Order: sequence, then C-alpha cells, then structure tokens
Amino acid sequence: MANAAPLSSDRTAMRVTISDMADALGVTKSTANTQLRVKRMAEQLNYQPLSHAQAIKTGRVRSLGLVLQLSDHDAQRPFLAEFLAGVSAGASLEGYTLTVASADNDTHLKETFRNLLRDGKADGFILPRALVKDWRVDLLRKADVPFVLYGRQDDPTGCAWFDVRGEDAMHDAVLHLAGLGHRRIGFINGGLIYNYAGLRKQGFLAGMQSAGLTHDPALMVEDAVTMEEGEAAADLLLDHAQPPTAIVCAVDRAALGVYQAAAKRGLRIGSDLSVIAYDGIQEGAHVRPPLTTYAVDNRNAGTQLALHLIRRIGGAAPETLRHTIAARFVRRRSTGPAPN
Amino acid sequence: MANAAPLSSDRTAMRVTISDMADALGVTKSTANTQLRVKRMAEQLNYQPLSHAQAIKTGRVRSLGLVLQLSDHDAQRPFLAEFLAGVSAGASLEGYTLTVASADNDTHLKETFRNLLRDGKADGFILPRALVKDWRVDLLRKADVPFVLYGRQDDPTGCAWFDVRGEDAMHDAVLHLAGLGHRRIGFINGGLIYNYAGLRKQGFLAGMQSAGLTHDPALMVEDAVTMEEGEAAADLLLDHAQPPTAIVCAVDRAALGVYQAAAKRGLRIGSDLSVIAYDGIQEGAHVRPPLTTYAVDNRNAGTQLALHLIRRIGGAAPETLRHTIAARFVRRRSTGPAPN
DNA sequence: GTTCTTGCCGAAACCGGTTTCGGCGCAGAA
DNA sequence: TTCTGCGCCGAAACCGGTTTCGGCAAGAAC
Repeated sequence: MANAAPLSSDRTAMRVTISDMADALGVTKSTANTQLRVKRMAEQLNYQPLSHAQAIKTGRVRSLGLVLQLSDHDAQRPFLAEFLAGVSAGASLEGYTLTVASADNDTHLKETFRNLLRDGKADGFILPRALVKDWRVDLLRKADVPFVLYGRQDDPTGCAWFDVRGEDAMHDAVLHLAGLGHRRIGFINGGLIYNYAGLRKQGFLAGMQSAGLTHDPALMVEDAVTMEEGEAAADLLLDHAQPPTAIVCAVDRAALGVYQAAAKRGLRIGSDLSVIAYDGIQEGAHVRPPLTTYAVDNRNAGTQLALHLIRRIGGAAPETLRHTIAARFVRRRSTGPAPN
Repeated sequence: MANAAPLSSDRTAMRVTISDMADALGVTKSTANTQLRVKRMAEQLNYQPLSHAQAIKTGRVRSLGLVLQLSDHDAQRPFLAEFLAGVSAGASLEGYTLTVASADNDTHLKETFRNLLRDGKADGFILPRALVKDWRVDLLRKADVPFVLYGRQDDPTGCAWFDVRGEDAMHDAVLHLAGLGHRRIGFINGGLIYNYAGLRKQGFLAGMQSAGLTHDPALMVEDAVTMEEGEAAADLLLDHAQPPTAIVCAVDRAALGVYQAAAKRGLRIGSDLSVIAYDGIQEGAHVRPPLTTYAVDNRNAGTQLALHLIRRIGGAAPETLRHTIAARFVRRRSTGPAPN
C-alpha cells in the first residue's frame, strides 16, 4: 500500500496498474482488487448465475425466441436446419438459449407470440422471412419487445435486421447474361407476400437498365416459389411469340421448374436457354446441368441475427443494428452464350 | 348449508354434488368450495404461474430440451421441419416450451448438454435418432435426467421411447414384392450407427423367410443414407451376375440413388426393377415413377415424444412410456410384377 | 357438554438471485 | 487535528412463487 503513491508517478509507463483500473472506474484500489478476486474465483469455480433466478427480478431469461410458420411453403424447409444451427450457435456464444415455437396459421402464431411474451419465455424475437406488411413487426413494436428481422422493412421504425442483398444479385445476374449476349431476358419472381420480392424485382429492372436493355413486361412473372410454380411460369415465358433466351429466377426452387419446362420443349439449359437463380439450395448442384446461382449463407445469417438481437436486448438502438451482405455468386453450368 | 344434510341422502342420484367432491377428496365442503372459486377466478383472469418464478423453488422450468446434431448427414434435413412442428405442438399442449440447441460434433454436443443441465434450462430431453451405442443415453441416465428416444435401445433401462416399426415395414415390403413374383430381392440398409438399421435388416430377413425365399448376402448392402450412397449400393447389386429384380431400401433417399443407377443401365423402375423404400420424403412423390414407400409421420412422432417426455418429467415410469406404431404404406408406381 | 381428532388456512420461511439503503472508513482540505 | 464528503460494502428488502408450520375451528365420540 505504501508504495502505491510513488509508483503512481510512473503512470506514463505502458503497463496498466490496478491503480489505473481504479482511477478509470472512480473506485479505490482495494475495491478494484476484491472485485478482481471475486471475478477470478467465479471463473475458477465456473460460477454462472442461475438465469431463471435472476429472471424473477430482472425479467430477463437470457433466451431468444424463434416462432416458425411451418405450413408456409416448402421452400422454407432446406433453409431451416442451417438457419437453426446458426441462430443456436450465435445464441450460445453469448450464453443465451434458443426457444423455438411453431404454429400453422396466423391466429395460432399470434397466440404463440402472446403466450411467450406473457410468460416472459424470451427476451426478444428473431423474425424469419420479413413480410411486406408484417403483423409480427406491428405486434412486437406495440409490445415494445426487441426483435430482429431476417429481411428488411419499408417502415424501419424500431426495426433491426440482417439481410442478404438479393437485389444486387438480380442486378448482377442480368449483367452477367447481357455479357453473354442475351437481350431477351425473362424474370420469375418469388413470393409476393415477402419483402424480398419487391427488392429483387427492382434489382432485375435496374440490371436491365444498366445493361441498356428494355424489359418486356410479358416476360416477367410473379409469385413462383415452388418447382411447380416455376414450371408454370416458365411455360408462360417459353410459349411467348418471342421467347427469352435467358431467365433470371428470384428463387432456386422455381429454377428447377424452369428445367422441367425446358425439358418438355427439348430446350437444353445452358445453351438454348440460360438460367440464373438465387438461394444456393443443394439440389441446384445435383441437377443437370448444375444451376448457376447466388448462394445465401443461412447459417451465418442466423448467427448474425442472434448476435444482433442480443445487442438489441442489451439496449442498442435499432438503427445501429442494420446490416446487409452480398450473396455469393456460384458459377455453374446453366448459363452460356446467347443462341444465334 | 342447512339443506345440505337432507340432500346428501340423495347421494345415489347421478348428479355429483360438491359434497361428493369433498368426500372423495377427504376435505370439507367449504374447502372444496373455495378451491373451486380459486380455480374459477384463475381461469377468468387467465392466471398462470410464472414458470421461472416457480423454477427457482422447484427446479422445473417447464421446458423440453432438444439438442440437434446438424452436421450429421443430409438425410436428417427434410425430417427436421415436421418433427420440430410436432414437438412444439405437443409441448405447448401442456404449457411447455421448447429449448433447441445444436452442435456440430460430439464434443460440442456433450458440452451443450452439460450447459443446459447445469443451468436447468430444460426439464428433460428428446433424443432424435437413437444410436446403437448412444452416449446421450448414458449421459442422461447417469445424470438422472428424464429423456425420451425417437427410436429404441437394446438396453432399455430407464429409456422411454416412441418409434415407428421400420422392421415391420421391411417385412411387409418383402411380402409385397414376393406377391408380385419377385424371388431375387436386394436390400440396401441405412446408417449403421443408428439403432434402426439393425431392426430393419432383421425385418427384411424375417420377410424373406416368411415369403419362403432365401436371401443372398451378396444382394445386401449396408450404410447407405444419401442418394450417392444409394446409387453406389445399387451399382453393386445390379452388376451382380444374377441381379435382383427388386430392391428394398431402408431409406427413401437411397432409393433415389437406385433410380439413378437404374437409369444408367436403361432399366425402367416399376417394370425391369421394382423398388420399395421407407420414410415418405416429398421427393419420392415427384420422381418418375413415383416411389412406393412406407411413410413416417414425423410430426405426429414429435408430438407423441413431447407428451411422453412431459409425463416422464411428471414421474411416470419409463416402462409405461414405450410405444411404437406402424408406418403407412404408400402404394405408388415403383413396383410391378417380376419380369420374365 | 366436554374432549379429542381432523384438517383448513393464514403466516412465515425459503428459493437464488438483484437492488436499495445506510453505516462506516478513508482521504483530502482547512 | 478535525471536519467534510465520497464511496465501499454488508444488511435487508424484494421478486413471485412453493412449502412448512401452527393456530384454530368444526365435527365426532363419549
């Protein structure tokens, strides 16, 4: 203790002393010391406060909520496992746990949210697949409960999010095809209830403009998320008097339908008809020819969303928690130079 | 109050009175009365004890644990969404919540279990895909924590389970094929680390015996759970000097590989080669010709497992919580009369 | 009518933390 | 040296339940 005073004149040295700690915190050295001892002992004994014991006072259970709409459409399925893994990993990084619930319709979903909220089972929610008009956002905004979106929202009030820039991918896809000489390029969009559809359409249109091409509204179809819907959409485009030589799909699964439609007509994908899609589902790699696509890392997205939500729960402003990344271009064999 | 005594002489009437209630419970009428009032008020006000408040005293958090091994193999994926939906539905039926965690290898998995247990995040666990030698069972048995298996276990001590009788399906499949005149029937088994593989193999062999056929060990391949592995297995069988006219697969996904192998050789499924599989994955319905299979209702299984686990947590003996059901035969077009 | 038994129900302790409060010690200034 | 003020830290209240305990009233038996 006695030598603390003289030593403190060496404050300019690079080594941080306990006095510096104490000063920085505005506490006494001895205090800083015992606090360090407490912390060390805590680590040594592997102490961790019982989360449901602190919950009773703080109202925080250190758990993230994830409510799944499962009867959605099958497109959601391949996505689920990776996404869950990511969310779970992100949560456990911070000592959080993941509470999952599911329901098959909006009424049930709403009830599920309310129950989880009433019982304080989750400190915040991850909302997968942002909708254009998202009632979950309204609900949670009203309840003043933290949430993060996988996807974006037109009215960003109170919204934090993480998303992959599908619009940039669509833009890129058009440029890629234009670079191969394609001039009549069709577009098959994804589910219109989802926020992403609007963005990807804009991306496609912007891409056409950038490439100096005019888009033909007759070569654009909306709302195809399954293979069947993709096939039907492609039927429409390919039966056009002046059919496209390339098609951009907002969703891989729809692209698989395009393969079917092309096969029916004896068109070879990659030479007679070029296809680029988006998602990066496994089937795309196995189909013949393998599908060129923009792959989304759902696992990473899950992790980022978990971390965002935890920071949001910690009080961070939503504006500071909005991030987007680019999709990864996976060049395979479904594109080629324009015929003729 | 005064007329209670005379009325009680009508005890033989069919209507149950509050006195009957009281007698049955061994309490006073007035007691029974106030308890009823309490209960009614509770319902009216929609009262539900805060689970983490009771947890502090009881150690029960009203939550079921589900730890997923995600890097397992892809065969697990289509299964996940339905299963989760079922578990979640079963849990919420009883006011329980579902805590999901995941890990990519055994070390991480073990750590995840320990953390969840230490923090009392779950009152019990659902173990999907029982293994032949299942360390999770050992771990939880040792820790004396309730658990239920999706699948069975050779040493049933302390094990509760719900399962689909894959062995019966295999047996049936053989009889079905034998009924169509097939005599050389191959078998492609699933993942050997899983408990189901042994059972299904036994079922196949029993079926052959029932049909009065002798099995050729050269026509039996083990451990094929993906399409690629299924194709490789089928390559083996079809390159045999006396190839089978029918193949039973323990797993749908392997059967899809059989389709590939057959296509390479110009064999038509359903006439040149009959195939029956097991699982009921969606792709089976879309492939040409549609795959005859035994479908498993994973959603229902999830619900049953959740309910079993809740009863187990409530103290029910594991022996009373072991149920199996039959798979549902889905006759499609991949089987036909034996050639020649 | 008295005593004994039975068991209801209000009061209090407890669970494992968080948060507030107040006493006391220490340092700096006059 | 004394006074003042800041802030550490131990004690106590609290969170929302569960569980134990004891007083007291009612019913039955003699």
